[in-house]
Amino acid sequence: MELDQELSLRSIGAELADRLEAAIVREVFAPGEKLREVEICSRFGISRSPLREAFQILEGRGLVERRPRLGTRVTELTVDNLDELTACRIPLEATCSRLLAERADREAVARELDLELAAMREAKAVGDFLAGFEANVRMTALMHGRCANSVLMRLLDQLDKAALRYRFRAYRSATGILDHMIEGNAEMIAEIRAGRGCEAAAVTARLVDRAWRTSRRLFLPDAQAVSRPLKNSVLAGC
Amino acid sequence: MELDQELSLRSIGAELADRLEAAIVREVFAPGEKLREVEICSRFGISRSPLREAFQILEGRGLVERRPRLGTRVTELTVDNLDELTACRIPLEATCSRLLAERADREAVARELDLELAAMREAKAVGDFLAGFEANVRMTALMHGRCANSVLMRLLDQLDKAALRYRFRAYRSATGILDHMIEGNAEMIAEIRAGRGCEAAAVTARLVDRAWRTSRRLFLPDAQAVSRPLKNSVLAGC
DNA sequence: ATAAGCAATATTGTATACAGTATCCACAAT
DNA sequence: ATTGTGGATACTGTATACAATATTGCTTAT
Repeated sequence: MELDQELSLRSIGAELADRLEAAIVREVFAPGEKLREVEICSRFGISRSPLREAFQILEGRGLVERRPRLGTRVTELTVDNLDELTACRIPLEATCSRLLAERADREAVARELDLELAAMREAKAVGDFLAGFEANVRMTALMHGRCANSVLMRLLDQLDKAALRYRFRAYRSATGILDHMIEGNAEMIAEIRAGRGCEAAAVTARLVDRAWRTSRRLFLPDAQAVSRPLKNSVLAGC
Repeated sequence: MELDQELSLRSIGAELADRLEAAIVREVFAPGEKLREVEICSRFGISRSPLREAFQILEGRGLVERRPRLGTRVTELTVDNLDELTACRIPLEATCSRLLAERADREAVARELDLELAAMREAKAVGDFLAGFEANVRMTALMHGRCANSVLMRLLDQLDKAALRYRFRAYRSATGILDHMIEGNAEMIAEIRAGRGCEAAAVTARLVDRAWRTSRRLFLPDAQAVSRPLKNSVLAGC
């Protein structure tokens, strides 16, 4: 065991899951690639028990698929999966925003969100789209952590891990994404600050929907039209 | 190993997770109870490896809590948790109904749902509330399986395992629940059959909301008022 | 008598050994 | 030549052994 610098705060399996997750998102492990246990064990200097625990955690996040006797593979990035993911994220992210807007201390939350929004604007000004992307990721995590609903937080965190892979592919090629994000997030924070729960939910739903359409266009270079109107569930509400 | 009658179709861990889940829902293992590994291993005649896999699956379903070095415990049933669960189930169950209503073969799905609805009516007629409860559970599972969104199906299955524990407590004491369920489900199936996605979503949201209020009243015998308006997210939509 | 500290025990986290099955390649038969 | 079958190999699923830590009870000191 070489990585005994951190002990007992979190299990090795949980730590390993995060490290593997980062590798999968950055496509160090390619989509569809088979993850052989002993190989990864020797690479990370651990045993198979915590690795299998990590695999199970990643399965819950939708990053790998484990089939009995057939081993563990990195899940493929497909348009269908992106669509399914988005159909779930829209109502849940909207619910998260609504809960934030209904908090008594929403002003404090809004101020925290403003900090990350400022980071996004800063990143846009200097043209560092990766920094803007990361600020956006931090803002999302912040929202989930402040929604005061542990079940919702768990679900959204799970979904975001998978959604992140698509966003990672999109962020570099689409220079206009950051502008849309800044604009939409500013609008969202304003509704949260004002305590208008339903409006915050609607704005958030539109935001996720717009990001989805952009990712989808980039993912499908032949500009296939968006057929299914995923947004109906919450966009029309309130 | 005594349970080798089923082999390689599913792992022992997955099978065990379902068995433990049933035990937890039926409160064979009481809420808050500590689940010691060796004790359960000897009881089920298996080893610790698949048991730990089962524990992790159950953790994902929110039925147990695992803390490093402190072991695994059955999660407590609390009003807060029920509220959080419901806040997530309302938008997701509504989305599920909307997807069903948008399916091309919605008529076939509606017919399948009708069968379970008939079983609920039958159970009500003979006064067998447990049978009605189980038909309701089957109908819910059927809806999730037919929504044509694997991500949504996974999320809803997870949430329903936890929600089932509260419903199990409620079903016997509340004789009126079944009537409400039959009425609401009939309305829901009608909207699905008609292909009205938004209306189906709204009806479903109301249905989950009503079941929640009933469970909450039973769970809190001192008739504490429902403060938070959880239903706003989708109920007002369309 | 009560509280604090230490030791013994029990339980979890990790590593490794063993068993069973899927995959792959070679050889043979049509 | 191609396809099917058989065996060898490699990998996963499971069991158990070992290590580390939390808990509990007892002893001692204030």
